[in-house]
This record gives sequence, C-alpha cells and structure tokens, in this order.
Amino acid sequence: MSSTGIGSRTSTEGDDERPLRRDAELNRQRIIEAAREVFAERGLAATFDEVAHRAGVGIGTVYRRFPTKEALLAVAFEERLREHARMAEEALAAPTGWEALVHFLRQAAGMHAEDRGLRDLALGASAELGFSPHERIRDSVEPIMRRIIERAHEEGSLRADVTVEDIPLLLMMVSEVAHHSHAVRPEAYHRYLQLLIDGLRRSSKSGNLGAPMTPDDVEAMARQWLPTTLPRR
Amino acid sequence: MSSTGIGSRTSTEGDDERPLRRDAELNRQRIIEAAREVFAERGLAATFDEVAHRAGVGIGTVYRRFPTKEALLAVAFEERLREHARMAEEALAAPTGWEALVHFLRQAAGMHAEDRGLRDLALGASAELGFSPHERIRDSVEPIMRRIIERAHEEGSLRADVTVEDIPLLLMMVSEVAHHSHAVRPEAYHRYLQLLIDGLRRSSKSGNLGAPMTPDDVEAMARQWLPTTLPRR
DNA sequence: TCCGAAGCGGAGGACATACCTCAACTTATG
DNA sequence: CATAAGTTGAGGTATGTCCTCCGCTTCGGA
Repeated sequence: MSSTGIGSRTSTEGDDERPLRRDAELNRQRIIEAAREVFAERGLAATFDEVAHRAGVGIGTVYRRFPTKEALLAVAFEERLREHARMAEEALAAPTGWEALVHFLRQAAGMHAEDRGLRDLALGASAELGFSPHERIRDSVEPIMRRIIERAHEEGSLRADVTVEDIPLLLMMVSEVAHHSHAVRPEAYHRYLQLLIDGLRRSSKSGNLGAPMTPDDVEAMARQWLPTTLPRR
Repeated sequence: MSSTGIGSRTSTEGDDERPLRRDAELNRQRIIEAAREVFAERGLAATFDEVAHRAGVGIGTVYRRFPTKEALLAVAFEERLREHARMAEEALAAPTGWEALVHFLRQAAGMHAEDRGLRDLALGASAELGFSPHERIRDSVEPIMRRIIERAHEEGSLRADVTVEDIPLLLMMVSEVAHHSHAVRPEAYHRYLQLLIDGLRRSSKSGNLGAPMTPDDVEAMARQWLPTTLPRR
C-alpha cells in the first residue's frame, strides 16, 4: 500500500530523457506498484493487461512506459532482489553453518511463497534479462550458498552427499507447494520444508542419494520448470 | 510397442453395440496405444489432436470412437490404474510398516515419473470421472496408505507428526521434480525422494511440522495443482 | 488564457491454441 | 457391387495474449 520509495527514474541510464509530465510520472508509479502486486500473485507469467487493469490505466500506457516486460520487471523487482541478496548475507552471519543453512532456506522459501515473481526470478529465468546494476540474482546468491554449504559440511552437521546444486531444487519443490496451497493453507509449505531440512541433517541412518546434480542439470531444469519471461519469438 | 492385451471393447457395458468393422477396430487400438504414449509424456493436458496425430488417424476418427476425453482416459488407463492399486497392496505385504511406506513411495514415485498422466489421475482430478468398474483411484489406494502409515506409527519408525494426508503432497513434490528433470536427468527425483524419506524417519532431532493437512486441504491443493481433465464449460 | 506537445485509452488486428463438427470421400463386407 | 460403416481434415467457434495506432485529453510554458 505504501507507495514510498519507488524511485522516479532520474539519472541511472544513458539518460537524455526529459522528466515526465506530472500526471505521467504518477501513472508510472501506479504501474510499478500494480506490477509488484500482480507479479507477486501470479508470477512472471502475468500479462501486461493484468498490470494495466490493476493500475487503472490503459494497456497503451503501460507499453508506452515499459516497452518490454524486462524493463518493467527490472524496475519492479530491483528492491526485492536486493533484499533477497541481503537476506542471504544475513544468513551467512549465523553462528553455525547449519543454522545459516536453515535460516537461508526458511527465509528464501518465505520470500518465494509471498512473491511468486521473486521466486521465478531468483530460481529461474533471471539469466535472460540483464539486471540493471546487479548481475542476475543467482550470481550474487550462489557464492553465498556455496559458503554456507561448505561451513555446514565442515561442521559435519549437513549430510555429506548434499551439494549447493540441491538448494535451488529444494526451493522449487517447496515453493511449488506454497503456490498451490496459497489459497487454502498458506503456511503449508513450512511442513514440507521442515521434512526436507530434517532429511538434510546428518544422521546415522540416511539413504543413498545417488549422483549429485550438476550446475547444468539445475540450469536446464530451472529453464523447463519456471516460466520464461520473454514471449517466444 | 507391444500392442497386445488392449482389449477390444466387447461386452462390459450396457452394450447393444455391434462389433466394429475390422479396420475400425484396428484404428481404435492404434488410438488407445497412442493415447497411452501421449498422456504418459504430456499428462492429462494432452490434446485429441496430439493423440490423433500420433495414432496416424484423423481427429474426427478419435472423436467418433471416444466422444469425450474421459471415455478415452478410462480405456487408456484402465490397466495402469489397476497396476497402481496392485502395487499399493504389494507394499502392504512388506515385513515392517516402514519398509511398506518406503516401498510404496518409491514405487508410486517411479510410476508417476514414467507416466505423467497416471500421476495426474492418481493424485488429482480422477475424482471427476467415474472410472469404469473401479471407483476413482484415490478411494482404492487411500485406505491402504492409511494402514501403512498406522503400522509405521505403531512401530515407531515413522515420525509421529506425519499423517496420510502428507503422502499425496510428497508425491506431488517429487513428481514435479521428475517431470521437469525428465529430459536431463530422469532419475534426479530419487535424490529428493530420499531426502524426504530420511526426513520422515523418526529421529531424536527433528523439527516441528506444524498443523497437519486436512483431507479437504489436500483435495483443494490437488485440484489447483493438477490439470483438470475436463475442458471448462 | 491558450495551444502544441506529451500523454492516454482501448478497440481491434495478428497470432496462437484448443475444441469439435460435418460434408465429401473411401472401404469393408454380405 | 451396393451400401452401411468408417475416415478425413479444413474450418467454425471460443479463448487468450501481444502489441499498435489514432482520435481524444491534459499539462504546463509562453
């Protein structure tokens, strides 16, 4: 609801654009706000028509301001993506690797449950759109995950056969539950995340996990699993 | 590939139909075979056009033989559904409840990974189509799952806070992985199923699962998660 | 106050996908 | 070989998304 801090797009670009007319700037903010809501609810697959309708403007206006979906996403998600990265670093500060891991998983799952668009970006197709100042999110979060996993392995708290590549997959499974249970039992995903967390804990009797995923495997799965922002063409 | 045992639809119905012409019966078998393949690959969302094309017949022929999707599904999946139920009973025969549970989960996950249509039917919308002799699949498998869970709880091998309602959810998560990894790493889902299984095992340190799912919750999630066979109307 | 540039809206064209029908044609079989 | 049974696939209906374009409205500087 609070429409503060949306950031009128002054400077930050090649920038030879004159400032928008007052009414136009207002509409722009409305569009951004609407985009956040719509993408949060329906994921990146949401359409421009939905955003326009929610913002109470014509479709043409949305297109005029954001000629491509990427342009809109970049602005709408800038802040959320930063939060996501910040959260990961926070997790790293936990006293033990295990706590860091659990904290990260729970936070990420929570964020992805609340904002389906963020999930799509964080786990998926973000590769395809060059995000403004920051690189694509996976590049910023992945090294952190890697360090967390390493620490947990050193402690011996995390079962040895788990790798960083598993993390995105776990989050996809959980966010899938979150998404489909949202209307009925929005917290349902906690349950299955906890089950997975308990499965990750080192224990005397745990089964064989088989060959680990490679980064390419994960990439391919994400591409197939999550919506591809860009319309085919 | 073997096209044996498809069962020409003699008797078994109100039945006043005369036998099909030889060429028609052949086409019918082709269609059923094609339907099995297509539904296995693409799930219940597959279209009549796909089936027709795969069978090498015109769309009109498919419609003539199977006026509704349900009619086609009923025939195409009769055997697979029976297998599914048989498998569940087999699991029940395991020496311990825990082994029964693990066996059931692995078998079900495997079947759902191989046949996406079966998954859709087993976990989802089967409610909507009244399946020929057998009731909808969930009704036949659910009591078995329930007994397995009970036994495992009595033994104390399964953590106490897990319920039957969790089983379909676990299978959905896993089959989602199976589906999206199919082209790259078809066995990937084993890994995540194992993680879940290890999370299900009773252990000194396992986290709090929160409120269990109710049958209605599961119903609602399944409805939202899995394709609704029937076109809207 | 006024007017030109900036902005707006949303009908509608282009395209894709799915469902399902039907009239013209082909084929098995008594 | 006559005829009922069967086949075909183009095309009508419906739905949904993308995106453009042009007539109209509004802002804001002169």
